[in-house]
Amino acid sequence: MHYRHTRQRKMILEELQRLDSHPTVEEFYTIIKPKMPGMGLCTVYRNLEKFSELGLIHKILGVPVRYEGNPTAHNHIKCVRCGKIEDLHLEVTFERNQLEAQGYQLHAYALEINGICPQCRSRQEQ
Amino acid sequence: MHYRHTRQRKMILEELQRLDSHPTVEEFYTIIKPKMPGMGLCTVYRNLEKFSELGLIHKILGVPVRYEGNPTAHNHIKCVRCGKIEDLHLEVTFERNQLEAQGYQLHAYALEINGICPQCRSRQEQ
DNA sequence: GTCTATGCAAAGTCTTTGCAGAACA
DNA sequence: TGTTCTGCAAAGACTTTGCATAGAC
Repeated sequence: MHYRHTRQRKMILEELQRLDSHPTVEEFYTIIKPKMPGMGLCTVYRNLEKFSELGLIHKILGVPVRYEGNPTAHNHIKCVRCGKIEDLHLEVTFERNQLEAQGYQLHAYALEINGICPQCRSRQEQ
Repeated sequence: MHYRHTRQRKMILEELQRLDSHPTVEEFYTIIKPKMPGMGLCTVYRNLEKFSELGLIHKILGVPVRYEGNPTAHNHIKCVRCGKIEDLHLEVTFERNQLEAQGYQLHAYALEINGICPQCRSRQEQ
């Protein structure tokens, strides 16, 4: 089981990391398809999944799933109206030790806040 | 658009709130089906979705989606091996004011920690 | 009596898989 | 050269929808 650097993988990873948005697989596919005609949607699915397993990108659960290029920016605010997700650069604190004492081995954590974004709020007021 | 109290709704809400697990819709359906034969899976889907919109229960995104009866217990730890989710009773702090100053209207928030649960860790060591 | 909810089946959306050929190491 | 990867199409998993009937208010 050896990892191979293909043209497709290079492009998918670079292009996702260039974005600062949180596209769905389909959205991302329409962005990169023109840059590599002939690439299949399933290749994008397969590789985004693989990259997230390798910790190179971050998978955001939901229907549909979204991905982001920055695997360390785990905190998000999601608008319940339009579904848009934005990164948050916040200090989040919780009792790590308590969990480790219970026998858990901690990996990543993510704070997801739901709310209504400024754009949807102003739209609402009209 | 008037909310109606049906036998099915009563049962679905009561039974979910009785559980302290985080079942998928299918898992939950197999639990409550025997208690109300004839009830359709789509009724369960429809009502769990509705209850979560009403804020009576909590929807946990993923594939498949999971629900929990306690809408206030938003912090979870999820085992990346077995997929099991457990509630966390933690104090989580972050800069609320900063977001509100940006124009966001905040609703619920959830901290999700990934890790490996004690059971999977001991299985791993064998 | 009116309008919403249910149950069934069918359709829909999103995602994964099998396989033959292509391409990396 | 030997694997792994790709692209296609088909299948699969999960969820939603249309419609006739049942049931709540």
